[in-house]
Amino acid sequence: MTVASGAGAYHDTVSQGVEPRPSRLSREERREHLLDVAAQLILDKGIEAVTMEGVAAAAGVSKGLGYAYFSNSNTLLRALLEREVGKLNRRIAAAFGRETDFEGRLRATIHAWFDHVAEHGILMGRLLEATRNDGPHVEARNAYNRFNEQWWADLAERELGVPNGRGQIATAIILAGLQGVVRRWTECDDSREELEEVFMRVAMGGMRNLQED
Amino acid sequence: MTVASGAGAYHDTVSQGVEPRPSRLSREERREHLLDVAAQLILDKGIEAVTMEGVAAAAGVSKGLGYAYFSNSNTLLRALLEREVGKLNRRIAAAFGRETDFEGRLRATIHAWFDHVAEHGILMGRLLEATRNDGPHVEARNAYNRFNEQWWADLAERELGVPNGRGQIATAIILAGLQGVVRRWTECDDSREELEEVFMRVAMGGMRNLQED
Amino acid sequence: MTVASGAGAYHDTVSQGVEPRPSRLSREERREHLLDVAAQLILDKGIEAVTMEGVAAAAGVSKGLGYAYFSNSNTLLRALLEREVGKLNRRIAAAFGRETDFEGRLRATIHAWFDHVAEHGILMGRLLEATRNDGPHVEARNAYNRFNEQWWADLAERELGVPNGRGQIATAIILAGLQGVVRRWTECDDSREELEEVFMRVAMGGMRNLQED
Amino acid sequence: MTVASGAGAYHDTVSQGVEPRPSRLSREERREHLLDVAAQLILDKGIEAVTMEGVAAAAGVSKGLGYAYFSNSNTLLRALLEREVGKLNRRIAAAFGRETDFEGRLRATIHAWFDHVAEHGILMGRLLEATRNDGPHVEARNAYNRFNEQWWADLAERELGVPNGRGQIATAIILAGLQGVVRRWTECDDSREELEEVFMRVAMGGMRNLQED
DNA sequence: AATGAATGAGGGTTCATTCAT
DNA sequence: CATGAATGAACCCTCATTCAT
Repeated sequence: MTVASGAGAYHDTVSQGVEPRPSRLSREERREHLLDVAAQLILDKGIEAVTMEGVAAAAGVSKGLGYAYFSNSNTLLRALLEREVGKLNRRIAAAFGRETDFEGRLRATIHAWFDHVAEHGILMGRLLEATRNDGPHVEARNAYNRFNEQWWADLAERELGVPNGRGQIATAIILAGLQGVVRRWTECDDSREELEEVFMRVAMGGMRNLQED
Repeated sequence: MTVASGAGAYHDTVSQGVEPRPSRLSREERREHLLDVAAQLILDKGIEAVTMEGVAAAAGVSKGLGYAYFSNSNTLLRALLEREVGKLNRRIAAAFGRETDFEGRLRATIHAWFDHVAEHGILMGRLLEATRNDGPHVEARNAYNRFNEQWWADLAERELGVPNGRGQIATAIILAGLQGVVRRWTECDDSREELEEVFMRVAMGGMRNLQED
Repeated sequence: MTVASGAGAYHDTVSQGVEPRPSRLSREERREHLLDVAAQLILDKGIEAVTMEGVAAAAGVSKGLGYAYFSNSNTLLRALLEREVGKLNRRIAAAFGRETDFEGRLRATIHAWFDHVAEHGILMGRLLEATRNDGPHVEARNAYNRFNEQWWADLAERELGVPNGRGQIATAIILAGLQGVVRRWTECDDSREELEEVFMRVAMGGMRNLQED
Repeated sequence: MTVASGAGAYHDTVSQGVEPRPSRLSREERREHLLDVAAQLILDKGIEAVTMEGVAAAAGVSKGLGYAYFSNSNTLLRALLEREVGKLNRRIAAAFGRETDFEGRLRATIHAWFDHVAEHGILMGRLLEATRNDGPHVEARNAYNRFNEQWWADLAERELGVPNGRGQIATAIILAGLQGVVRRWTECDDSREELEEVFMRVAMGGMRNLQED
C-alpha cells in the first residue's frame, strides 16, 4: 500500500511540506500557496476541512485574503481539481505518445494512472468524490468524462471494431471501475502489480467482447 | 475519473410525492415517514440537504422530533442506506434464485439491479457516494462491497475457473463500473437495453479474460 | 476516604440499588422511587443530570409521569433535599440528646454530621451547592441556616457567655466551614479522625475567643 | 449546611453600568468588555445566565462573536474567575506586605478581603460556588485553595507552632467559613465591622487552639 | 395511574462573507 | 495586497412541557 494514510488525523499543525508563508507574495505565488494548503488540508483532515476560514488559518494568512483569489470554497476546490487533473493528463499524454496499438496505449495509460494514484490518489479520490453540490464542479467533471468516453470509443472503433456508442458506454464503465481499484488498493492489501494486471484484463476482455459479431 | 453522477440538480422542484403527514403516527410509521422524506430530500437537493433540521421541516414536524428516532443525520442516512440495500438485495435474491449458471445469474442480477436503479438509482448512487465522513456509514458500505466481492469471486471460481483473488478485484472493478452506468443513464440518452447489454458484455468479457491460462 | 466516587461517570445504566420499577405503584411508593432515582442520578452523573426526562428514563417510567408528582425538576430537587436534611436532623437530634454541655453537644453533632457525610456526603454536597436559581430552594436553605445560627447562638450564650449576635455570625462561619472539611475529605487524604478533631478545635477555639471580655 | 448565598435575585433589574458598547473594539478591549458583561450578568441573574448566547445579547454583539474570544461559556467563566482572583490577590499582597506577625497579617488579609467582597463579593461567591461541572474551572479553584492552605499553614507553623497538617485543614475550614460571612453580609444586616471582628476572632481562636500541646 | 408522540424554546457552534482600516 | 473584527444564517442538540390515548 503506497497510498499514504492521512485519513482521519486531527493534527492541529499543518503537515510537513506546506509551511504557512505569510507576507507579500505575488498574486500567482499566493494562489498556488493556497491551493497547496488546501490539498494538504484534504489529506490531513478530509475535504470537509476545506473552508475559506480553515484554508486561511492553515496558510497563516488572514481570513479575508482568500476571497481575493477564490470567490468561495467550491471555486477553490474546482481550481485544485483542475490543477490535479492537468498533472494527470500531462503524465498520461506523455506515456501515451510512446505507444501505437490499443492495448499498448491502454496499458500505458493505466500505468501512468497508477503512478499518479500512488502519489496523489487520496487527494484525487477525495476531490472527485466531493459531492459538493456545485454545478460548475460537476459540469467540469462530466465534460472530462465525456471527452474521455469519446476519445477511447473512437480508438476502440478504429482498432478493435467496437461500435462507437457501445465503446462510450464501456469506457464509462471501465473508468468508473477505477474507483473500485482505488478501494481495493487502499483497503485490502492487493499489490499494485496484481491490480494493474486484473484491470488491464477486465478492460481488454470487456472491450473485445463488444466487437461487431 | 468518472465516478458518480455527482450531485447536480436533476429534480430541483420541491418534494412531490412525500407530502408532510401531520400529527400522531405510530413509532414505526413516523420512522418510515422520516426516511421517506429524507430520500425525497436527497433526490430534490442532494445528500447535503439531509440535516436533522431540514428533514424535520420537510416532514412538517417539529425540530426536535427527529432526535427521538435517529441520534443524528448520519445515523438517519445509515438507516436509509440499510433500508435501500435491503430492498435491492431482496429483489436480487428473488431474481437470482431462478437461475443456475454464471451468465444467467449475472444477467438476472444485472436485470434486477437495473430494475432497482430505474426506480431508486439516483438515491442509491448518492447514498453510496456519501463523502460524509461517517465511520459506520463507510463501514456498512465497505462490508457490503466486501461481501459482494467474495460472493461473486466464489461463483466465478467455481463456474469459470477464475482465481479467487482476481475474481474479487474484478468484482470490485465491475461493481464500481455500475456508477458509470448510472451516469450514462442519467446524463446521456442511452437506452436501458443498450446499457444492460453492454454492461453484461463488459462484465462477462472481463471475467472470462481472467480464466487460468 | 469513605466518600465514594461517583463524580464523573457516564454510565448509561442506573447504578446498583435503584432498579427501575415499572407499573402500578401507590402514589407514595412512586414518589419515593422517583426521589431514589434522582439521588442515584446525582451520584452517578452530577446534579445537572436531574432533568424530568432523565429521572423518568432512569426510573424506567414514561416521560409524562414525573409531572404527576413534581411540577418541575427544581421541585423534585427540593423534595429530595428536604428528605435528606430530615434524615440528618434526626440523626443529629438523636446523638445530641445524649449530651449536656456545649462541647459534648458540639462533639456529638459533629460526629453525627461526619457519619452522615460519610454515607451521603456527596449527595448532600451537590444538593446544597445547587446554585439552581430556584427561589424556594434557596429560601428553604436559608431558613435552615437561620434556624441553626439562632439555635447554636442561644446555646453558646447560655453556656459560654458568647453575645448572641456574635454567636450567630460565628455559627454561620463554622457551618460554612464544613464545606472546607468536605473538600479536604474528598480531595486530600486526611483521615476522618484528624478532620473531626481539627474541626472541633477550630469551632471551640473560635467560639471561646468570642466570650465577653 | 450553610454554604453560599445561593443564587436568588438580589438585583433582578436589568444590567446597569455595563451598557452595550457597539462596533469595532480592539481584541483586548472586546475581551474585557465581554468579561464585564458576564460579570454583570452573574450579578443580575445568577451564574446560569452566563451562556455564550446570553453574554452576546447583553453585550449587544452578534451570537458568534463570543467564540472568537472564548471557546465556550466555561472557558469564559474561568477567564473571569482568573481576572477576579488576580485582583483580589494583588490587593491582599499589597496589604499583606505592610505587616509582620501572624495576627497582623491575618487582620490585613481579612481587611483586604472584606474590601474586595464589599465591591465584588457576590460575584466572587457565585464564581467560586459554580457547580458547573467543568474540570478546569474546578481545578483552578482547587489549586487556589491548595495554595492558600499551604501558605497559611506554613505561616501558622512558623509563628504559632501549629502542626502543618492541622494548619492546612484549619485554613480550609476558615476559608470556607468566608462563605458564611458573605451570607450574613448579604442577607442579614450585620455590619462589616462586626463581621470582620468576629471572623478575626474565630480564625485566631481556632488556629491557636491547634497549637502543639 | 400511566404512556409516549409531539412541540417549541433556548442554548451551542461553525462558517461564509463583509468591511473598516 | 492584507488584516482581522464583526455579522448572520444554518445546523446541532436537549429538555420542559403538553396532550391524546
